[in-house]
Amino acid sequence: MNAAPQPALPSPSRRLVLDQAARLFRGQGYAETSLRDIADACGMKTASLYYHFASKEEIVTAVLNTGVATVYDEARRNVDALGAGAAPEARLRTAIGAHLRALLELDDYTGANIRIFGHVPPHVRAATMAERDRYEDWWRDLLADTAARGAIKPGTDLRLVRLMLLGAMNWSVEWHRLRRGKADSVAAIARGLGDMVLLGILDQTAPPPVADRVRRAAARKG
Amino acid sequence: MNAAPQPALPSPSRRLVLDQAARLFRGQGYAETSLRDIADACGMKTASLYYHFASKEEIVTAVLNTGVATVYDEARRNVDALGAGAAPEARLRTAIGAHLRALLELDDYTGANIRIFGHVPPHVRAATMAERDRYEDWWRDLLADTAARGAIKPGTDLRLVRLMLLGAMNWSVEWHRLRRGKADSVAAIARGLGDMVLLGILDQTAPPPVADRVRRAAARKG
DNA sequence: GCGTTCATCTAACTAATATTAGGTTTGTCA
DNA sequence: TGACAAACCTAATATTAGTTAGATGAACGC
Repeated sequence: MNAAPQPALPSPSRRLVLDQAARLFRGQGYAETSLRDIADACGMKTASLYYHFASKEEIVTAVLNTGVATVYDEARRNVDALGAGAAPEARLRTAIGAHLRALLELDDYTGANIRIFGHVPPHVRAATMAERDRYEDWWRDLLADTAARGAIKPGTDLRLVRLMLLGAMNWSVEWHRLRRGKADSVAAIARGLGDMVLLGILDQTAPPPVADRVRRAAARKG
Repeated sequence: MNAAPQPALPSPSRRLVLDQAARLFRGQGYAETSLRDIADACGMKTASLYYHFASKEEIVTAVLNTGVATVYDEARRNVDALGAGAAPEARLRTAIGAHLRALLELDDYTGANIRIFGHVPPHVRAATMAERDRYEDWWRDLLADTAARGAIKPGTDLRLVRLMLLGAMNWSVEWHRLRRGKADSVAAIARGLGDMVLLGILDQTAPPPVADRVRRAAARKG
């Protein structure tokens, strides 16, 4: 039986396999990516993968863990670099930028995680859930801290904000194609999303247009 | 060879198969759901499915098409019912509510579509793309109309707003479990998301907290 | 020079899957 | 009563996937 050693220090080949697996998982999904696909991308034969990994599940587990580690690290590092006294709005915008950067720019691991997490065998999902939860806890704390500083409207459901904000970002994996030239830069996306979530899109300074004023006047009368 | 007729009018069995397929696709994904799973859920044998459908791809195609038809219909009907002169904010909130309702409450077809669309064979995806694009065009028009009425802040990237808003909603399939009692009602989610996107979460009336004022003062000096 | 370990290979195996061929039951209608 | 079709069945097939066994060759210390 192949011993399949599990070196904590990644050999070049192991790293190559994970890189290619992450790229393929992100692009085509988990079940749709065969070990043959991964091996081909690495220039080797399917069976050779088993020298570095004990199973496909071990590969995907490593990819998923690296994926969340990447975002978590990117987000925490960038926000922490702002210093403790930074404005709440700046902290949130920085966190948004970091999450999107990890997801769309840095590598394929985070994108793969977001894309296939819900399509992976249950025990694999369970094994990688803890780290994912810790990252979400970090967001929970970030928002709670922002609220504690009085920067968020009272009565706001912070859990819903977190879920929706992360959802809006995570879904970008589905439509963002960096292949198309420089379509939209990640920084621009982050700014736009920040504007939307933090400030809202409605123009509350402008008077309601004519049609509405007419309608409201009618409503008052009848 | 089995002729596998394709009745436009769905027989009860055909309907049952699609219902169960939608439920399973939504819950476990496309590749992770075998024809055996579907047949078992319907109380029949795998081969019997071929009396109603020519292939697994035909089943998933039907599920995907029904899914987008469901949201599209729900969204358009509810918004149209508001009348042409309705306030832009009400139209957007209604659209958000309808999308979420189709996705999380009405049936499993829309949820299945959102969940597996990116994991389905390319030609199946291509075959169901047109209807999906039409629905997204409807949102594009809705937002453009809102902006044309002057209700949206000038300079807002409407494409980004559409992608992020739909993303936030679509991602809810990943976390919303209606199994857990009445965890959060869809109406509450819709209201919370509407508040966030339309009005923003930042409290722009309140003065910045002490820490920030101190920091800004320091920044002015040094 | 020689044995050992690393990294990969060829070849085979097993289980599962979508699909097909053809039979059986059941109800309807002439 | 008997033809017929609808709706399902049993049984078999082809393909593919993940996985395993064992061989090959290069690199390297002794």
